[in-house]
Amino acid sequence: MAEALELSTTEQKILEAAKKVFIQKGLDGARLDEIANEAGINKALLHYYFKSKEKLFEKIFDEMIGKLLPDFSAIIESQNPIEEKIEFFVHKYIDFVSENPQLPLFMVTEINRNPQRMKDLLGHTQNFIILQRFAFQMITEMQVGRIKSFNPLHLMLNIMSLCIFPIISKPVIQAILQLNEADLNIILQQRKEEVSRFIREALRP
Amino acid sequence: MAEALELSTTEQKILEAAKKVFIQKGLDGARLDEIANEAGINKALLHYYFKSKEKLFEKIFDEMIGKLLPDFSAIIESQNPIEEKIEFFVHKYIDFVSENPQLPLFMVTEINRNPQRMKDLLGHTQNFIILQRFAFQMITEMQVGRIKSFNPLHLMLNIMSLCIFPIISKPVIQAILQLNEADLNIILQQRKEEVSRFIREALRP
DNA sequence: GGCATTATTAACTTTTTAGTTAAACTTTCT
DNA sequence: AGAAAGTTTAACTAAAAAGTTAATAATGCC
Repeated sequence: MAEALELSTTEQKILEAAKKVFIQKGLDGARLDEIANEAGINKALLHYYFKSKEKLFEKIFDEMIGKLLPDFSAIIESQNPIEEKIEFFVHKYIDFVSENPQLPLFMVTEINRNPQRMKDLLGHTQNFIILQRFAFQMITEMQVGRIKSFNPLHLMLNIMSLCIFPIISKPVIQAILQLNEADLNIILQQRKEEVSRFIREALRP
Repeated sequence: MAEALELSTTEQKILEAAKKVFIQKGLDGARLDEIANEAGINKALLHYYFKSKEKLFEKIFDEMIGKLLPDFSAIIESQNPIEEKIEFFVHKYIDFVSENPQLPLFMVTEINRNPQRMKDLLGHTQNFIILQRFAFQMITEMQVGRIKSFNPLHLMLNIMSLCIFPIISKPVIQAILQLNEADLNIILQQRKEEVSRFIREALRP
């Protein structure tokens, strides 16, 4: 019996549909009928493959949490000077959240609504260790005076904030500035350079 | 007939309860029974005062949207140098979101789920104009060389991001860093100074 | 006091949505 | 071919939540 070795097409279709609907509407707002429609199958199949709405959601959530922080090991491990690393990180990160614009808000909302879920899941991901190493590198470079000294925790919060928050609040910005989708996307692309420069200037010794 | 001139106690109790539950659980997650319980009244009274869940929600939402940006006119209008204004703004803003920690995520989530709602509501608030004036001041100070030149839109997005995002992602940070509520709050208070300094250094000519 | 208006409730109906079942269809194995 | 296991569906039930109603209690008015 080779069960579970290979995902059936139906199972994948369900997961994709569920991902789409859950991310768009959240756990509470999502409807199983909508997921079934989206996947082009009967609702009963959802229960056949995944016992319940909750279980299906957890599957999606667990899979997503690994993607919250993409794999930046290559950047971190490289021997480039820290300013370049940060610049590269910012570019890559803004690209990443631009390609997955709904991911941050989804994760933040659902973790907020059920913090325990995330606590239970910690350790399943190595991303924290990578961030820790990054922080350690920062301290080293601060000590040799290549960049100005900041609390590394806050510095990393700053970098993350600058990259993620405008994506999360896109609809708010859009409404306030009365911009169309295309114009706003241009602004968000500009940010790669603006944010890089902002951080660079702040860190310049 | 003096109707609607003075809010009845019951109406206020309902609004307060609804605010609490809606902010905590969102439109989809909130239950009318829970709101009624919280307000200490019968569920039918909700319909007596506000026709439907949707209508009640809109009332709350409309009231909240004005609070998204508190009134900073005093700071903006003062004659202090721009660095001091920004520093004061950051302190006040972090205080504000710390006191209303659930507000930003609530607004962002619901605006994201129904962008039209916010677009319909624009103009009801004067906050945008204040921000515009702030941006204009920045440009002036950049021209006379008191602060380094940045795109003012991005600069304001940066300031907002640094103040708001860590509050929004509090549960995520808490889970990752394995901190208790008290310790995390200390870190968020530290941010007032860290963020001020970060921006100050970035802007220093 | 008693009548009219407003406020409040318990119990009910309706609607929505998650979850189940039994039967039909497919695939696979011998 | 045909039995067994796996897959899929239409139609159903159960549960939860929104919304309604008709009767009761409180309030203000003459």
